[in-house]
Amino acid sequence: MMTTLPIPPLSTDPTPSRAISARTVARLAFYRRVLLRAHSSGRTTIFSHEIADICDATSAQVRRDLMAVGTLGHPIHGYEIEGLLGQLDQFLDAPHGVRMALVGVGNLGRALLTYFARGRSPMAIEAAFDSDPAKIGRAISGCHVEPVERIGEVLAATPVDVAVIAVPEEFAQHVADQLVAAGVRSLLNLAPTRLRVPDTVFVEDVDLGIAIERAAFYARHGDKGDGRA
Amino acid sequence: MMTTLPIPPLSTDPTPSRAISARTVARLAFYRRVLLRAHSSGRTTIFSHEIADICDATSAQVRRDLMAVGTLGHPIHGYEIEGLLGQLDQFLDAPHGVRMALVGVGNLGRALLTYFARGRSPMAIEAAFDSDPAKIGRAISGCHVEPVERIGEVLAATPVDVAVIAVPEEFAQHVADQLVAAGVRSLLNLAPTRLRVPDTVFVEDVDLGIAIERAAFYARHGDKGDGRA
DNA sequence: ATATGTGAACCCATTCACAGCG
DNA sequence: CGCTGTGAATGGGTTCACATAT
Repeated sequence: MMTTLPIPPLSTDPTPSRAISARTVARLAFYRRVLLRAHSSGRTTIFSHEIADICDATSAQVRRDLMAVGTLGHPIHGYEIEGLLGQLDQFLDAPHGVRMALVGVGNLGRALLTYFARGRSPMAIEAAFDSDPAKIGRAISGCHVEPVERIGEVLAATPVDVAVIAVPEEFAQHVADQLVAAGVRSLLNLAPTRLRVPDTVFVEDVDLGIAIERAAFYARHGDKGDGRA
Repeated sequence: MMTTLPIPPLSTDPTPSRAISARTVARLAFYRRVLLRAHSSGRTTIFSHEIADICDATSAQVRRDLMAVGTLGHPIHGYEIEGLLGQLDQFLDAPHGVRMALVGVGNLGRALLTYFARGRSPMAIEAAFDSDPAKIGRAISGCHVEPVERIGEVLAATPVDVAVIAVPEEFAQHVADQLVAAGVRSLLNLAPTRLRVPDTVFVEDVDLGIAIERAAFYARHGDKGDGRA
């Protein structure tokens, strides 16, 4: 009787065999930041409990998350920072880096253009769109602003991995439709509404209004059950 | 023999007896938006499955969440919108509305000032702070900008429920310390770092960089296991 | 001795499914 | 009958605890 595993999966499997939870991906991205900082301050190794302290997580959580990327910790020295950074880059990023588009160059959009100012990271905003004639044609934080009508055209020439929707609520769905038609497979939606998209497209919602309402609620009701706050 | 409940808790208990999860609070805040829209379009009642469709949740989820606010659904007509809005306001908001402070009037800060432009909602930014002399003294979106050094002074005069931290990473912890010292009990942190605060203070982190990294990850890895995306 | 990697236990959020009611 | 309200079951994420390695 065959009780052994049918086909032992290769450890170098390019596609992670199990689905990784959104929470784990978020924490891994944060660990990477912590490691980058430690690295640039001259450290070469780090322990899981050190990462945990900075991120306020537990060491078990950190080790569990790192299992997803294929781990290489050493019981004495902890993790070798440079190697782990390499693993995380490979796990989190597309091979060519992350190419982004931005729709809506209001205050929120400009904040993102500044944050991803071209040059430094492997993530860059390749195209920006707005409907305001006063903005179209200008370069903001080094990024040329195109009219929203040209989304399809521009993204056909320079495809992107992710598009950010930073337009007022009433235009968000229309913009999403155009982006999906242009072949974008992942959206970051900053408008305070939920988008209707085909289920082949990933949507990440960030809703600042709700974040504040939540903060206001817990200002009065204290703890939410966990140790935090 | 006394088998009845010792003291039947009043249904008008101002403090919800059980801790409400952060996810539930976020969804309730979103339901409120949906109800406001339905109300202003003339509807008077709504079914849980209608709310669910708009929010893409399930009807069971909606009903479960609504249990937290003390519910008043009717098996035939569904929920009476005006009444439910009243319940949600009472549950989510402080009696005096939500008073906010903003530290950091960059692009992100200005986006929030615009969003909460004074007048409309029961949530308003009462005070804004920045360290840039070019901004101090000016009024932006109707809000006067004070120097960050005056946080303690200003918040002593006009206390707030929530403070938003929208400053560069390297200043976030210092600003948080000042806000905590000024008596703020709840923070919305938009800086890409985790804050060290006493555990009597609630912190809500919104990290746009990580949100994009997550979107980029699922652009390549498709589904994350649930039906969505 | 101390830290990693991981099965197992635990806990909490969501979903199921059904009683109750108009 | 269809919808609400809710105990019970399910599922997934976190924590525990220990085998293992140095």
